Amino acid sequence: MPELPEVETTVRAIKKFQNKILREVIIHNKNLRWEVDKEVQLATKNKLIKDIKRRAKYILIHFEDSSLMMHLGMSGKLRIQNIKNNFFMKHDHAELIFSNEKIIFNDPRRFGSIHLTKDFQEHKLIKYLGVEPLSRSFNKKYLFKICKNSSLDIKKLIMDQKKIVGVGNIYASESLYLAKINPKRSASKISINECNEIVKSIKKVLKYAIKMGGTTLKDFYSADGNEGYFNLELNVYGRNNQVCKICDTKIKKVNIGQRATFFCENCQS
DNA sequence: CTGAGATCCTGTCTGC
DNA sequence: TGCAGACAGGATCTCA
Repeated sequence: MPELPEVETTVRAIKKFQNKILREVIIHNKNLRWEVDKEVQLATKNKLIKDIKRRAKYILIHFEDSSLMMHLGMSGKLRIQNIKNNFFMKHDHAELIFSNEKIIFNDPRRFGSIHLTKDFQEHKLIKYLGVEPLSRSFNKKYLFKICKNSSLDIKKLIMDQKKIVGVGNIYASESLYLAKINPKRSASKISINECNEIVKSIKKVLKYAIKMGGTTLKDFYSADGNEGYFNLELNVYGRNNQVCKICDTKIKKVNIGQRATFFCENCQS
């Protein structure tokens, strides 16, 4: 579910717990994508949170000597709730308890995960991740280099977390629409100038989505329940058979790697 | 090494 | 209404 902007929005919403003491973590259901690390409950008891950050689609809560890693998978989300409020939802799998509030990890499909690691940078799920799309390392030169050496089509390439992180199925379609590149194009045949357009588009789409606080899609709401978090309008994703906002051609839906892909045949070549 | 396809799981929507 | 089947924002694993 959540792509980079939704994870970033979530991280910003829980940032206020930085420099606070995490009283304890309660695990209601350890059977997530992977079984929740056994050390989680003991190792996080009464620990000071030094920092809260995002890396790719992972939420990182750093303590002095370890880090709690959370991934939201397809349907995961966090919500903040007052400690006195005993409201419990189906699929609430974990709770991070603070003095007045708690952060609740809810995930119907359980594709998300929770880990505890001494050294997050060496964690096998973090270590081999690609560049952050909003960093300077993600530029036309870098994209052109990985395109040249790939036999993937461009949409699959920009969703490959080992190459570029954070771009998921929605923003891949949205970015390529903005860049006017057909998602089925072979990455090896993308020019340096087209790489430049793709890089600029990905950055623009992600930044705008963060600014708007995530997508309009129904499963996502921000951790702090802010009403302003539902405003992003998508240009192609989910708009098959509706007209292109630029040229009035009907938006097409195709499958690329078993994932729904939306594009305008006329604008994107 | 690369890449295609199956797979984990629950909820919701569509069409008969 | 009921029910089967398709589909959903991710990403790892297996196998060719």
